Amino acid sequence: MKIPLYRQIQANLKEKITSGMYEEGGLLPSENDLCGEFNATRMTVRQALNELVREGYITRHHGKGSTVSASRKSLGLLSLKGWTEVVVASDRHGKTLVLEGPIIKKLEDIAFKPLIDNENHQEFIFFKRLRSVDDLPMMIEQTYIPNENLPDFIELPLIEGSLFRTLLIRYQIDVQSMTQEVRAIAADKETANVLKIKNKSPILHLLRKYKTSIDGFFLYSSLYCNTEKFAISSFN
Amino acid sequence: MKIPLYRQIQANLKEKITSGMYEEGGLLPSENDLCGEFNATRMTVRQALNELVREGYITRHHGKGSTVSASRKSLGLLSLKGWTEVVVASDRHGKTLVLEGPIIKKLEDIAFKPLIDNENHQEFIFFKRLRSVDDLPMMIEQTYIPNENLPDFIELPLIEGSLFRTLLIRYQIDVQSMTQEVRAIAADKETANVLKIKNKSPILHLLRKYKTSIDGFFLYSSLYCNTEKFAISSFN
DNA sequence: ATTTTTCTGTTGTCTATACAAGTTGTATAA
DNA sequence: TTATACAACTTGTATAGACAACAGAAAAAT
Repeated sequence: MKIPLYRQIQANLKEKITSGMYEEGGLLPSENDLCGEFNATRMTVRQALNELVREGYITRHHGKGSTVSASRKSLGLLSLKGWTEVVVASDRHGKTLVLEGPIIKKLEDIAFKPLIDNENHQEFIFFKRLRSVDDLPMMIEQTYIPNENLPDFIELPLIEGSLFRTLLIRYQIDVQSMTQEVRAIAADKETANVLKIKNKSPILHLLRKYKTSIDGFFLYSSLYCNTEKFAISSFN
Repeated sequence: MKIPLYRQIQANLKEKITSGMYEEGGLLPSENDLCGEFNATRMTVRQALNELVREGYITRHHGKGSTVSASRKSLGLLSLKGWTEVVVASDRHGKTLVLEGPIIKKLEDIAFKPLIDNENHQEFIFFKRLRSVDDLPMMIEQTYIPNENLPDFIELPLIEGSLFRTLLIRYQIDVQSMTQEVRAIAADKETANVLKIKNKSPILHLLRKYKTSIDGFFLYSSLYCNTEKFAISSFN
């Protein structure tokens, strides 16, 4: 199972960005420097950098260099970055409270069915988490991860509380892209209660399927977002 | 003002796709064929094709070729394609009713302000349109186009009712990317009335900024979507 | 001191080539 | 008939190099 060189470079740089080695707004090494570091040609390095642009980690500047993407006022949750990275990168104070899990269970949310093609997963690792910004409950996220080749996942804590970073560092699984469906719904009683909003308030419902560097290994998430104070932004 | 070769190829292929010359699900000419057609190398052709993938027009298949993207059940409105293309490509019956415009007016919607950087546009061409699927009102779109270098825009009708196709064919303006903010809101009386839903129903509100092939020329849209029956999907 | 020019380093575009790897159809062998 | 092998074609990955376009700093001219 050979991983292409540009994917390795991509994952390597992503790790350096999310770990803070390259700080927000700062310049990455030039393409030529990266060529030397990874023993690759410029086209290969550029392919890695272009992927990072697509994922929203960097922006490029003709004649200057590539900078680590600055935080956006509205949380960029339609893009690929995980919650932890977005909030840590912004000047806001984010918190995550685990409401349930991690436990092993079957996928019971029927809404996911159309997203799952012919994959025949049996068991999933399940999380239910509440994310807050500035102590305001912002969204509820329910995550399903196929319980395959993830030894000790439940036993060990997440690295820095970040699921994506844990998958990347501990299991070399790089989350690379995503598809999702977006709906506006009225919050039910329980959801409204957790998000501390009025019953039947309009909230966003996102159904997500994450593609990873492991063929056939996907993550699934169902998110309920309060967008009264923060919008969800995306770019394409 | 020189347009890069790969952008020309990109726009050319996009035109052939949206015009129906290459039909949905069908194969595009192979990369080598396109090299011959456009007098370019494979890397240049591939750059054009990769852009079309990013915009959602084609998908690529290792060992087979590139196919024109099939329609999705949920309307892919978070992606770049214009309404007309999405609905025409799907098996559903889409209609567009112009509620207001095109007229020339100033940009009065305050919500756009954060999206507009230092551009100093004076006048905008304004549209207000209602889009329906299967005779069900789906969304209201208000579009603002800077009134610069668009001779006869208001006088002439849209080509096949499509704004994007009109810009591409008549003015050689290619819409290439987009940023947007997404919120869930409660429909106000007027909006609910037009969309034929109950007052205060939860709907999606999208604020969009489209980037084009003309430097500094952007389009702005504000959309209100009823997502009861159709979800909005996106991929990344 | 200020403006202009030049230089250097950066990313953007493009050519030319090579081999790997996936898909499909065809010919061959069992 | 059914496998198997092969060939032809496709996209994926990668190398090596060239010049253009842009940004910023340094040097030169005013």
